[in-house]
Amino acid sequence: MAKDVARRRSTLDEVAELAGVSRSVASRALNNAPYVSSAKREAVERAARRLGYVPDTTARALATRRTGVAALVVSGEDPSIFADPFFAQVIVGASGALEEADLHLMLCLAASGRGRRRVGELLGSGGADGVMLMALREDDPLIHMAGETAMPVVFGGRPIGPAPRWYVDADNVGGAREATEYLISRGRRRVATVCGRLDTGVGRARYRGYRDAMLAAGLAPLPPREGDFTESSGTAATAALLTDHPEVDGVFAANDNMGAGALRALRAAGRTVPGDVAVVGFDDLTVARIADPPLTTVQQPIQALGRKMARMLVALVNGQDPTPLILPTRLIVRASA
Amino acid sequence: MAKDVARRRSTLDEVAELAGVSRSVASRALNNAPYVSSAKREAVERAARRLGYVPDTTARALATRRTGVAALVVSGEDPSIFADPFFAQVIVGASGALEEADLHLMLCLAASGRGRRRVGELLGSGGADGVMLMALREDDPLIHMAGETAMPVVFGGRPIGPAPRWYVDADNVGGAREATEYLISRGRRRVATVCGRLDTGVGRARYRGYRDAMLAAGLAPLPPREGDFTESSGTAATAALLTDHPEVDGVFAANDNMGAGALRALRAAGRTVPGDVAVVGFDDLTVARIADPPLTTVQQPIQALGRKMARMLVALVNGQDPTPLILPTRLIVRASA
DNA sequence: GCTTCCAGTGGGAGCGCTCCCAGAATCTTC
DNA sequence: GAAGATTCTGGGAGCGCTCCCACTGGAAGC
Repeated sequence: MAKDVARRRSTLDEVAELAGVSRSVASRALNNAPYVSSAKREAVERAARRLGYVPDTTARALATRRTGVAALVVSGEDPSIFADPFFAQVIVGASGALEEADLHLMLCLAASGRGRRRVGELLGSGGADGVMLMALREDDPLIHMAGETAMPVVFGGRPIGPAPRWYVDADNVGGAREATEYLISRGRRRVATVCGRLDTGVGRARYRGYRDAMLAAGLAPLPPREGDFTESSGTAATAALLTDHPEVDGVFAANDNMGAGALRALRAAGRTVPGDVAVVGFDDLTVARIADPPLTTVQQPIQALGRKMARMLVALVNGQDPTPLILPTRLIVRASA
Repeated sequence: MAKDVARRRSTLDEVAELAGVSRSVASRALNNAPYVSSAKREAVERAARRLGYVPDTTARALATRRTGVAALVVSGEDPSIFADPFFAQVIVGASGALEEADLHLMLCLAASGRGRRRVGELLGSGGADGVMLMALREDDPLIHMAGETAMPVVFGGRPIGPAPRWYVDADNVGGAREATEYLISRGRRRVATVCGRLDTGVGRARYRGYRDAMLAAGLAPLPPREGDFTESSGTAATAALLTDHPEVDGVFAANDNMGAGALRALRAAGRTVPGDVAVVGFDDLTVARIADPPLTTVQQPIQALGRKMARMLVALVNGQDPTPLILPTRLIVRASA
């Protein structure tokens, strides 16, 4: 048998009976509500302790119409995008903020059609009090579903198209611009970008930042080389770049993984970094520090992103109307540029 | 206001009324239960579709005493241990398996006292159908709490002390032994280990594997240098090791992060890898591939670990009594040894 | 003394679902 | 064609909690 002693959990009624009060009084006592004499309050607390009483989450949720759960949905074609350490940081931030509000975190990796259907059900079934949505692709069906639901939804990163009502995003355009400007300020003139998928909000924003900076400096942007934010795609894109544009002397990679990939491709092609080609990444994840040479990169406050999303969601759940947030980025100069 | 149109969700009663049947029939129809005429079944389905009916998770949970939620608890002193990409892989695996069983994943990062208290409440409150627990430290209070609860608990990795009834673990002893044997087989004689914390099950198991292999080869194990599974701790431990035992010609690091740290320390000390010192890591995470030189390492099937844990928990929730599992590891030879 | 007030109390009606069960309708089977 | 088996049906009692509300009794105010 699975359980040896299926010790039945005690109920509020039992606590009330043991304390010699009504269920109402017991409920009030345990919820620190007013209108309970201190004698009875104490009796209830004692009884609850003796019985090891823990209120039933589900019953409470049904009565209050509050589940105490916030969902974080990470949507993508492929569950492996979740392996990006970026998400772990988001989760650490969100988890901390939710803990403060006494909410639990439900994590939905919506890769398959089935996963997405389940998120749809979640949205309709009241299984959570609200949702933080990180959907990358512009054609992600969840973006539309989020618009339909009555449940509060906070976006992590703006999708392409009209900005959602509530979101937290990093200043991707500004960060990418700063990275590119930095390359230019170091005398680089043939600066290329290994950008992220251009059907994602981030990918497009970071490409725009690159483009803006190039144009502002009177330089011709090179056509974007698209990767999918993985290291190997960065290697491939950079290798292709070097074939078509051997004169390149600077690369802005739209994230650190691809930056690390670029370093690999450059090394394979016999280029020195930063001698021949300077490289800047984006994110400031561990990989940037341990890359060889360490990667100059644009730091975005990832934990803060998660934290702010969670706080925004909490505000929404409490009936407030918070304003969207764009978090600043910051250039971290290391050896690669 | 947070919600413009708080479109009230429709209930089963409304569906039943629209379909012209009783609530019981509607319930049976929507749950594909028998004893519903096909005419009424169809009417109910039509009505549900028209109303956009989605069953209320909470109410169902209260009635069935099943929440449809499985919790993954990651316990540690410090939320940043969660940043280890190891956990992301576990989650990907677990999430997939839970999806098959139509369960949702609740993620609890229990670092603070408050976090642990909340896990305790979860365990007692019926907020989940079961728990997957990854607790590293031997004195972790959650290990004890897990023994108290009536809720099914599957351990990820065996804690120190008596093995829990249900767990999934990697063959840490065997993997560490193989790694060490490999170093010895390559002619290394002064092999040291940068081990993980010895108050953790993994740390101790991997140290034991190292020790067993050394003794079996008639070599004297060096005293363990303890790290905390982070790269910087690997660097520090290795640096100290080189001071006390400059003659070292092989290092088995208890995970890849510390292996990468060891590489850094060795480079800083002017040793070549694998020329002067050969290094082997454990886990086979990305960092092992991108390290310089790429790290020879013991691969453990991390996604499978998560998947098996989830499947085991599902079995428990369904009243079965699965048997504990130890997953095999495999040496991946790269340039560092 | 009489109202007025209010802290304190417990009864009871939900929240939206499942599931048991009694009874009606239909189908067997000799 | 009666007796029994079988399929359907809907009423109603929960699941364990919150919260509204009607009520008590003692203090306060005149």
